[in-house]
Amino acid sequence: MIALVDCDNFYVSCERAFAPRLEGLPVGVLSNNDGCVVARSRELKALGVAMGAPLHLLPPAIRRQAVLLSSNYALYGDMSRRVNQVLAEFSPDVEMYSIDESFIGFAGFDTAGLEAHCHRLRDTVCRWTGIPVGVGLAPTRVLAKVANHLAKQQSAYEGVCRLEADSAVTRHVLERLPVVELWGVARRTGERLALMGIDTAWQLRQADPGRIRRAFSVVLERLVWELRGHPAIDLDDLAEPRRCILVSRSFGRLTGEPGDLQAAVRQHAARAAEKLRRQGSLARAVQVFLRTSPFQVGEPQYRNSVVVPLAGPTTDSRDLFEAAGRGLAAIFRDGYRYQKCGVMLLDLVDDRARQLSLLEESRSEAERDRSQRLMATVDRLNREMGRDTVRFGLPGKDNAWALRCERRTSRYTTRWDELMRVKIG
DNA sequence: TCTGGGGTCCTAGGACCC
DNA sequence: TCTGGGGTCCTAGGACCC
Repeated sequence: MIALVDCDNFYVSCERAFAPRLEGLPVGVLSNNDGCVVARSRELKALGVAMGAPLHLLPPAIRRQAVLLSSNYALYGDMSRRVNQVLAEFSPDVEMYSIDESFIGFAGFDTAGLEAHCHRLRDTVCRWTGIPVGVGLAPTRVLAKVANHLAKQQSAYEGVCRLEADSAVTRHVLERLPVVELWGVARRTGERLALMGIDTAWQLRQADPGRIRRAFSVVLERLVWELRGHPAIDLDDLAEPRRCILVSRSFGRLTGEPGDLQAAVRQHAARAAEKLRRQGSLARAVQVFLRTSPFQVGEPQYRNSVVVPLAGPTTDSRDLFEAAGRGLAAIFRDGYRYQKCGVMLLDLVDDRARQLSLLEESRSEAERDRSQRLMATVDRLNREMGRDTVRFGLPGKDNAWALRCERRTSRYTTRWDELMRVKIG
């Protein structure tokens, strides 16, 4: 059996864990730039605020009533780690799927006692971290997702719902579940399934897997098997490094200044380089992209991207800056107001296992050594003394590209100074 | 004035080869 | 004038996830 543990309204729950006064109030957490609502408390959902609703389009009455906070990813990341530490007490097989969801394998456990085990798990997470979670228990990941949904929806389950592969309950549930609410089926696929007369999860389960594969893809075929109770989806091995690294941001306000674009691309390249070194990979290409705002109807629109190959696999921020800068110069056009740009590192190879061919090697041994020591020092200083302690000639704050986040709460769990500020204030 | 960010996987189709 | 067939590799873009 597999359990899916999913935190209730995770970002909101993190905020509440440190500010009990938020309990019972309509609370929302905003995306970067305070753009959209990306997490909602039960009370805010009840007010009719949709997931992803733009802040500036919310009715004034709701804006007055609700507590809307900027996102505080340092806090959420740390809380996520704590939740997973508790989960590890209940099974050696914990796969973190996203910041607020983890799958837990229970191979070898006594299946009769699993529900009680999951109730203890849920109580312990809540007691130790303050985060409420729901648990779905089933033979496959897709069914565990469905079970998790039920656990949260129907209070009778008290947060833990178990679904068997073949039972009257499972059939009853799947017959009433629109197919687009399944994990892995969204609008596009839903529309095409509807043309085949498949509207519910149960109808998809009954469909011929071969036919589904031919009409769609192996992805959807696997879903059919999972619905029938045959595991067909493996999660990525967590030890696997990322295959690409992306850093992108919207601008605080639209800008057509080449200097703004250059500074932002540099900043994103610097963050991407840190991520790259943290996971111990080297990049062989850099992609740069930019775009205007699709929401500005009537304004001229432009979007473009370019891939710049690197002379050899590298982790050196200076190489990445240089390539990103060339990429930007190639696609930048005057006369547009840009909304967003980003830098992606591609073609990553493992630092330890790399095989440098003579052709790929563009630096001498000594140069490479110096570069690695320099980058390690930069990363260490930034880690220990705070982000941006050491930068590569970047300008300061207050640019068009600086983020807006006016409503952020303190980083309680990772910044002593901010914790103190709360207590004194 | 203001509409998020970071990923993965898969497929179609082009280029190229024999 | 006729104008194959099959294979591989790569990339762009679609679809989806949280």
